[in-house]
Amino acid sequence: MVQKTSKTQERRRRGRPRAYNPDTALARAADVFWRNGYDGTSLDDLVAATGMNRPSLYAAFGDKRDLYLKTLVRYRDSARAVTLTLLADDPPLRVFLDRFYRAALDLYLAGARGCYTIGTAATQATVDSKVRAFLAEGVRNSDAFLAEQFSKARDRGEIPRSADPAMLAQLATATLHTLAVRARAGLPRRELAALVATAIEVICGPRR
Amino acid sequence: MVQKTSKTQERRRRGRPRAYNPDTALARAADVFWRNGYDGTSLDDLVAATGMNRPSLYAAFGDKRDLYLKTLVRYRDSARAVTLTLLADDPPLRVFLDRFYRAALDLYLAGARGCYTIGTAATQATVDSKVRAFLAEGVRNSDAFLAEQFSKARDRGEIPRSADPAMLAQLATATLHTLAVRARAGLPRRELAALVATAIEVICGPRR
DNA sequence: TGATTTTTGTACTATTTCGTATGAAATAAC
DNA sequence: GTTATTTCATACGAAATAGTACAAAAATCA
Repeated sequence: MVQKTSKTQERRRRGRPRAYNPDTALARAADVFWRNGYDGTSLDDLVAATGMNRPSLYAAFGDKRDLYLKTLVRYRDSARAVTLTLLADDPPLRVFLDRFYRAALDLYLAGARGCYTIGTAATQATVDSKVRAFLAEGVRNSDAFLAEQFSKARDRGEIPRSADPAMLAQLATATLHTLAVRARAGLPRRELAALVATAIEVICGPRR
Repeated sequence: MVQKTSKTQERRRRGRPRAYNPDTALARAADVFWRNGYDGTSLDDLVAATGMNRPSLYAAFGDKRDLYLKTLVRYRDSARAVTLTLLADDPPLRVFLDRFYRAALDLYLAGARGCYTIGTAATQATVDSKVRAFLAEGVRNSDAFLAEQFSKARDRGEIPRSADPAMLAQLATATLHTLAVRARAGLPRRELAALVATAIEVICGPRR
């Protein structure tokens, strides 16, 4: 039974059409938070960045905090999606890590903003338990995902059988964190790229 | 020629005496920034925390930004002083690193606030060039200081002759950065301590 | 064409925030 | 004791900020 009304082709809504695209608006809002931080961003800033008017912002995303939490989720999902594409051809561990950090640097160095989560959520984490939970989940998720990759690499003999995937993964996440901080400090890409190369060497052990 | 009026024994000022101690006031101000972030901290918060009244705050430290910059310097100097004491008995590299990270965890886990610089200055870095410069200097300083320790250890044969002190130092700083983030995410000390142990193992290489 | 629904745009209020003006209080110098 | 100096304490004003009320606008439905 083929139903013709697809889910992607949303049935046209009834009233006046929206003048904004919710996802791009969310992206623009994230841009502002990314640069100014949560408390450093005013609703006027968000209005200006999204092109939406104030009541529309509230109707679409709730208050400032709701909106911020939604940008965090969007960022996480986006980063996750990009990362998965890097695994499409099932590359060796070192190749994957090289791609992974290169992608991170591309993101972090655009405007020297570093990582969105580290740059903004880390500050809010002390005063907002939801943000803290999100940050914790993000770190744990990075650890777990990378641990999987190390585990697979160990099975393939790309790293020593004695290696502990979970612990190496934490160091790989640590590398991501220091890149986030250093990018925000304005350090040049050349330095960060060198750091990545060393980190891969040290974490994965001597090439075999 | 012995001058009796020592510099520590400040000559009594002329007018009404201060009701506050500048250094403890600075420490209290840092506490508030540490928890709420720069933009999340109001002057009323600072007044409440320091016990000073508003005009005294301005007279003593300048405006909010000046005050914040002064807390950053105080934090850096304090951290530096503590670190130097850890070197007093000229310990082996691994012993020093163990002490170093333990001290960091003690600081970061008090209230799960993480590192003051990473937690607050990283956010401000994008909008305040002085803060960004401070952050960059802090990272570079950590790298350089640790590189010295790795270099000394190499001379002593504690790590392989082939090791690159400068690069290993960056990984040691990376470990500090991830601790800062993870502490702020509320992760338990046990996990962070395990991470430290692994990091020391991996960075310093197998014990010889 | 007219009713209904949804979004837009402007304007508004209550609150918070920063920085300062002003006079009282406490000390040293004379 | 009087004067000069420095800090304290209250209070104030201008600007910014978050969130909302309300009517006009633009679409669908009947």
